[in-house]
Amino acid sequence: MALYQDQTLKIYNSMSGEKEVFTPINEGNVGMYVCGPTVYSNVHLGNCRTFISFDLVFRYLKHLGYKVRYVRNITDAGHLENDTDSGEDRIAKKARIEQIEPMEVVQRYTVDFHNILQKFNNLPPSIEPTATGHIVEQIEIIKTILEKGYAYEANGSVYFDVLKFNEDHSYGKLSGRAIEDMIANTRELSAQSDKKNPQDFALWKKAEPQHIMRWPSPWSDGFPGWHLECTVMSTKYLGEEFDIHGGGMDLKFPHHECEIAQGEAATGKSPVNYWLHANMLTLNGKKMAKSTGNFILPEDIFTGDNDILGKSFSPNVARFFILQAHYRSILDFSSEALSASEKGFNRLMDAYHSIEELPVSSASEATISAWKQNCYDALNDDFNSPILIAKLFDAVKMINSVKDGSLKISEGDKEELKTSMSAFLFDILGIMDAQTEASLDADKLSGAVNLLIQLRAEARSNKNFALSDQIRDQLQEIGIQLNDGKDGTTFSLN
RNA sequence: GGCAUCGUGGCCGAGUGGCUAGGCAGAGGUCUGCAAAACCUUGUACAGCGGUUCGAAUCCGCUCGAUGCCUCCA
Repeated sequence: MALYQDQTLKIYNSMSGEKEVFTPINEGNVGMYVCGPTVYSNVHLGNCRTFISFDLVFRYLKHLGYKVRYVRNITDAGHLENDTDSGEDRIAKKARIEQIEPMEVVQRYTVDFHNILQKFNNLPPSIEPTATGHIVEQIEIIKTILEKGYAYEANGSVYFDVLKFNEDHSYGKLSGRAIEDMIANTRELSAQSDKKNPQDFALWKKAEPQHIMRWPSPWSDGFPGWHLECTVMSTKYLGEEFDIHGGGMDLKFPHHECEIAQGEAATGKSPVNYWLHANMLTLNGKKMAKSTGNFILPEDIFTGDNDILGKSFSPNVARFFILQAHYRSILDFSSEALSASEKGFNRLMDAYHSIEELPVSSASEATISAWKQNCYDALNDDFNSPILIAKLFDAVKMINSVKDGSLKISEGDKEELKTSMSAFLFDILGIMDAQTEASLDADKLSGAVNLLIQLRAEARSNKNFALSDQIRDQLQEIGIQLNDGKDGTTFSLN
């Protein structure tokens, strides 16, 4: 796909709080890292929103012609239940409760994660590293941080010394926190803690005897701290300094703050140029979260088996719904909102599929190139998918105007419209064209339905409306909508 | 309590100093045996109170309300 000249992509950088012109470190190449899931349970729709948001980023950067290396990790160790010393590894806890191997937990939910994201038509990342696959690198970086004096060992565990780091760096610059405020607002350390200060975070934790997930290290048999894996895996595959780091808004502090601190402590360089944060998906006005039970699973949306929605919705519709809000805004999930998206989505797709049959004229009154520019302007303005979708509905209006003869379009413009719509819908927004996918069975189906349409037409001409209405209504009940028009009857699937 | 973000019409949701966002719902119309679907047209808005400005929903201040983070969370 051609790289559009005179287009400037602007990205909102959480670090500066401003939209900045995007300039990659290596021209034509982009390195992007996104924090992936901790695979201890099924991903819920809120998790998916983040990954769909960054899928849009990935897709658009590629569309612009960049060679993108997209790294997204799988957290399969090191993620503690909480930050106290009794905190248990999430994977290990799940394994204990279900009496299975930790790797079984990891395997099960990694598969589920891939499965769900594939249904949403997310592109797979270029590299998907796991924390357990990078224990050696994590140990190495801990050594480096210790050597530089920004960490200390205590009872077999290693902690990052936040106060020491803050003497010549700035801890809290991403989230806008001052270390003094943090100190003033944290409770006292419990007596048995090994930390010097409550702000310090674990780089390595010594494993208790009953802990099953453990690796040898110079300090103890134990496991790496959660924040460390992202530092190691991002810099290993993207370099000590890379372009984009994404993740959910809730990871901004402390997780991303700690990543910055670890990177700067180890290399002296700030690892990330553009920090992107996707906002939360809420349900009943509250953040979707596993821990509170306030969530909905994608599978329950697709099957309709849930208490929140009155019916099922396709992955396409759910994805479209998510993209109708900007990734930095909070989005509230509800049955009404999803239904509204579904209707709009169907209208959009119907219009797209009717482009092929549009009559062409020698002259063109349609302003396709200006419209197309508007679409790119939206995407270039911090990946503004809702504006893009609004512009796509402008195209729907154009298509319908051509259809009813009030607007003329040339062969060339029609082609450009079709190509552009296809690029925006399928390549960039990542919608799946369900119509072409189902084409095999569609032939048989349309043959059968057309037979019924014919029988109904005969009944109508005989004024046997009882029969004609019965055919129409019963087809509608099973999801086949008959559309009576001037030139006969067509049908569409609901 | 601290830090951050936000408060837009019946609902969802963009925008951001002067120019229609968009979708859904509602209303009117075209079409139809009646409908449905489709298509066309269309209204109500920027939490409150002050301030800056020729002009503010948009900037500033205050008030009220909500959410996120400050323990794990996309």
